[in-house]
Amino acid sequence: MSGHATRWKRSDYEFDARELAQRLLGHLLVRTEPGGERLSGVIVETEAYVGPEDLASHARRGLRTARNESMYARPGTAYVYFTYGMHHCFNVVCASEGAPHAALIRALEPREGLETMRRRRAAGRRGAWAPADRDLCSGPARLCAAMGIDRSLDGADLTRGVGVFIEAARGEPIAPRDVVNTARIGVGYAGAWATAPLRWAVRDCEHVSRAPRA
DNA sequence: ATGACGATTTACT
DNA sequence: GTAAATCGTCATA
Repeated sequence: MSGHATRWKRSDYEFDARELAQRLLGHLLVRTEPGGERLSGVIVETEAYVGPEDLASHARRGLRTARNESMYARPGTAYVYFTYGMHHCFNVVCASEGAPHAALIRALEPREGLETMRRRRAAGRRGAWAPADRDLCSGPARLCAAMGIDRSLDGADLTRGVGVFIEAARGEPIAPRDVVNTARIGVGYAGAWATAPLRWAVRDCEHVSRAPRA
């Protein structure tokens, strides 16, 4: 056990979503459950949702409801939403309180707890279906299923390190040349915002989600 | 009260 | 390649 693992503090989240989404790459998303093991993965793909003017955001036009209330909370808050009647997605709220900025975590390179992740990802499916390791966390809903993240964690304070948090990477940060910047995925309804380059992913990383065809 | 739809994933032809 | 799964949320009336 060499160095001491460092959990992100409040000030680490006080950046607009465009900046934070890039800063998150290479750091660790960690999940701990009472009496459970520690699960984690390196963040390799993110998207930024940059405020009320962003028509792809759940907070577009300043929309503020029980569902997305966490987007308006302090930086360092979790925003977890439920969609398509079956999937959860995890966001890191950032910028400043009252400003609905958030970074969506879209993919992880699994590091700890792979067996549990495999079991959870295969749960409830018929047949002997099993995901390849590269697909354990290669999508926003996949990673939530693998790590056991659901709406009970919506609004969680990431700086308290209870349940879910961000842990600083120990080695070198990811170099900008190793990051690709593209349009966000699945936001075709957002008009001009659908093509804004607000997605970042580690270049040539097999754990990154594969964009849908067509 | 009702209806359309989604920051997705998996199954199937 | 296309379709199904599946339900909370939001806009409209």
